[in-house]
Amino acid sequence: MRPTKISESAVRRLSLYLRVLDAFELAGKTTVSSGDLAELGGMTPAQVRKDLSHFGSFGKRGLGYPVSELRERVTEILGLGRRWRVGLVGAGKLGAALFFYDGFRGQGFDVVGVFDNDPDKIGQRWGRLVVEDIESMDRVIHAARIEMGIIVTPAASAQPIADLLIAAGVEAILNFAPTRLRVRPEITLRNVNLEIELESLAFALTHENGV
Amino acid sequence: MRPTKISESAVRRLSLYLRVLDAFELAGKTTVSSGDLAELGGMTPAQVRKDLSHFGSFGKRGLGYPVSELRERVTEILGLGRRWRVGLVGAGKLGAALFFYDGFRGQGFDVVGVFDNDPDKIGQRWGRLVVEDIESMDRVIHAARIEMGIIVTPAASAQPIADLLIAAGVEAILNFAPTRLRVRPEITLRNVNLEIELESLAFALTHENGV
DNA sequence: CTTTGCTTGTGAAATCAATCACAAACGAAC
DNA sequence: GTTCGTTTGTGATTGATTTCACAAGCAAAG
Repeated sequence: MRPTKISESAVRRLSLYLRVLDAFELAGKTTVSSGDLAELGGMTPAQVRKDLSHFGSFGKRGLGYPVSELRERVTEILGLGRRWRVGLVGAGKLGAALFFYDGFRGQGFDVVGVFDNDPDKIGQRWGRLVVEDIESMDRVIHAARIEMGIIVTPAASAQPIADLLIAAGVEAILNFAPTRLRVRPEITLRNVNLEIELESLAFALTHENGV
Repeated sequence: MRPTKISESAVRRLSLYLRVLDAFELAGKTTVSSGDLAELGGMTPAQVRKDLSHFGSFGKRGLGYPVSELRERVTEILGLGRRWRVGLVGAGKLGAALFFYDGFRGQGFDVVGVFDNDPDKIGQRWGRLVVEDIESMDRVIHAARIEMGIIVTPAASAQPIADLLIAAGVEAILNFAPTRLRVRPEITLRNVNLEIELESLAFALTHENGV
């Protein structure tokens, strides 16, 4: 089955299904129903079925879905059947936190380049990598065949960094800088803005008791 | 004007408008049109107008919106007309990165408590705070009148931590642990899952060239 | 005071996403 | 091999969000 257009939120739910499937597999279950998946994933059974049906028909009526096979299929669908080579720009505290976080490696993402423009940081040894000068970014991105970029710099540098990444051939960027990046539409861009998350909490707390 | 129900995405756009308004104010502009706001915020003029119209009528036809007044109003709407007291649970690398990030203070969020259960971390001095034992969380949350919690712990501890936060009276939680938290519906919960963000990039790269 | 050029505010329309509801399919039991 | 209980896959429906399109309103110019 060939997906016409999958909504961003449906893709994110696929990631959740994967986590839940991991848990079921660990628990030794061999089949799950859409109801089981929905229960642990926090959505409705109908939504689970619709999401999965976009990519094919993986279940057996009356039985449910075979856990390990579905896990493999979802892994494949999400593009996690291979490893991804990631470059991290910004060797500050947040950059370090992401670099040393194990969860990425576990899901198939290898940070194979770290960049900064601060002379104090350049040359630092991070695990088995060395922090590179942003000047060398183009060269290193090609040499290490980096496919995705994570931007963890102050807002002001984010746009030029994004431009450099894209010029070097990177097609997907995860941006933590609190600024809106302008990129060509073919470039995949996701933003994580921590200030906005907190502000959304503030809004909710402020308006919860009847305006 | 009394908002009936504002969508989560509309609230997030309000945060963006605020950033754009800051930029315009800094640039000395006194009025902006919905088109100006849309241009820099990356949405359509109609959406800007509809979003703002949920909360009242702030503009003048033919002229646009008065920058500093609109900025004040949006600040007020988002609940940023006051400071918020935040507790941070998890004194690891990511916790430290968030703690030392200045952007929060700038937007009105003060981290006034840091907690961990690792004896090596407890007692560490962070800025003008000391990392507290999670055992003391209930006491400190009350003493410091903490209103929001940020969870930056491994997945396994996140649910019990959330329960403790809520038991202590916290009504809004920002969760960075890669696990789904179950909380009462009155509790406001936002999740930031970095693995999901990367997986969404992987999906996009995998499917961009016609399946 | 009237005209002109803009821009808001907002119902109506269109698009997009989630839910419903049910026929079809399967295994197990007998 | 028929019945029963269960669960999928999906067209139809409902609901939410975004976009459209235009009347109403304002300032400036003459």
